[in-house]
Amino acid sequence: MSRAQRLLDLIQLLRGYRRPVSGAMLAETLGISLRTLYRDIETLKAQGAHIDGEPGLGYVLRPGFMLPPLMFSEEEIEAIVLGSRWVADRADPALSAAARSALTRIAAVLPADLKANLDTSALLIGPGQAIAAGDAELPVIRAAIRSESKLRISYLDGKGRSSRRTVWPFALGFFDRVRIIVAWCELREGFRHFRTDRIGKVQVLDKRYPRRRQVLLKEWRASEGISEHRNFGSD
Amino acid sequence: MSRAQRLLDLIQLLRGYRRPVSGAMLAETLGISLRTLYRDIETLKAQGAHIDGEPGLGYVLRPGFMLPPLMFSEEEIEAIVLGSRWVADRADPALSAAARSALTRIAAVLPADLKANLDTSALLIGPGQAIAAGDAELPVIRAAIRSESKLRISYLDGKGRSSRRTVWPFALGFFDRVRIIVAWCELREGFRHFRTDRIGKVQVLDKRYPRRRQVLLKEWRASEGISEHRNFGSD
DNA sequence: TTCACTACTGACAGTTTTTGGCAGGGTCAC
DNA sequence: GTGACCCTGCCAAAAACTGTCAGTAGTGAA
Repeated sequence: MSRAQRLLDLIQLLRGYRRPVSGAMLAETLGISLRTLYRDIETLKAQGAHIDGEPGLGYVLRPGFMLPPLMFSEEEIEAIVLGSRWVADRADPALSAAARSALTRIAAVLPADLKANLDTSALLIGPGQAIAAGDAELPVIRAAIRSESKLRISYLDGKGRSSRRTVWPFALGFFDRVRIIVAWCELREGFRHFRTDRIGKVQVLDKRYPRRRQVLLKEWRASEGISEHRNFGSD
Repeated sequence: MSRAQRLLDLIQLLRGYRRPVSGAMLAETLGISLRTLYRDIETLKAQGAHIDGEPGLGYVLRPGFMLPPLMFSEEEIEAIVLGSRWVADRADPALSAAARSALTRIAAVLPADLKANLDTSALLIGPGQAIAAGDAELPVIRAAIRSESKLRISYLDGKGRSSRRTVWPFALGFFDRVRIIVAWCELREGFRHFRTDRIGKVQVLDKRYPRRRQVLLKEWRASEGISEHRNFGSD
């Protein structure tokens, strides 16, 4: 196995653990000596991987993905740049910052002429209508979805009725003017959609919901009759 | 210098030429033997680079970018995926296909668990309003922008007046419901915006316009009073 | 404090990979 | 044919990588 491949394997291996893993364990799994493992870790760090090593504990990889060398066609890069710009312009501040940071990261490794080209890329995102409020809590909600945590929300529905519910959020829909949380509602015992601008308080409960996010998503799609995996009906 | 770095350099070097370059020339520039160069080319091809080698001519790289190993945070990947999905849903068929292909390319190199995660990503794009027509010509227009070619178009303006013009297209704006070509108009001797759904026939002229796309873009921004580099006013 | 466990670094010899040179084969244009 | 180039196999030299060993230093628990 080539060294480059082994470095990727090491990253993926680290990704699998939440707790710190000792170098000795990693070395054995990869079939290499401890000394070589240290050298590999050093190389990965130099390549930008966020690996923290603490004496007495082990190694942890900060959440993220490592992509190997990748070739994109001109159109593919244009698509990615345009899409990231849309996110940078239209998503909530946290995700918008992530999109800009991703673009910066890509620009950093391109030669100067390409970078200039990217900065003045011909594909632009128009301003569009203002997004309804409710953005402040989005990072919290995304985190809850990732960790499959229950949420306690107060909600004002379309007819002006207020309620407090515990929900299992598993998806976030981006429309032109609103964002919608897709969740299982404990109160109604069914799938419900919540416009973020109609949500009052959000409280992340310290409890995981009892089902997998992927499964909920699949069932919800079936219940909505959604064939394409990208779209969904409005609330 | 590491081999991996040299492979990237080779790609960038190839990118710089439009005409075929001989292997001997590349080898000398990189400071390696011809034999090694052939091996490097072989490796790059195996990694997915589109390098065409023709006996008697030399090597040419089909337009595209090679990204080195890159580390993205969880939010950055989410931003890229969401953005690419927006493009896949909302852009014209050609760009949409490119976005899907880019996502597939990324998914292909991720471990199985991550790929599943990406397939069922929590961030979705809502369907939104239908895009006004005029998409068929977009790939042609994008190509004209890239190559800085003049376009001959027939246009129906907002007041129903028809005209035929020669324009220098340098940007494409994506709004929620329409797309807009930003161009210098030879007829009006000024910057003009053209909704793609109001364009009749499009003909790419075999003539480059006499100024750089980047410069036109900069001047247009100044004339519109646009500070941010992502937004622009409606037509 | 000591102990066990861990991250790290340097040196050096053995192993593996990479490299360059050589010989030869193929294609294309003239 | 000739010249210019791409491409492959082979092998020895060069370079990079690897494992072993020795040692430093930080952490948390007993």
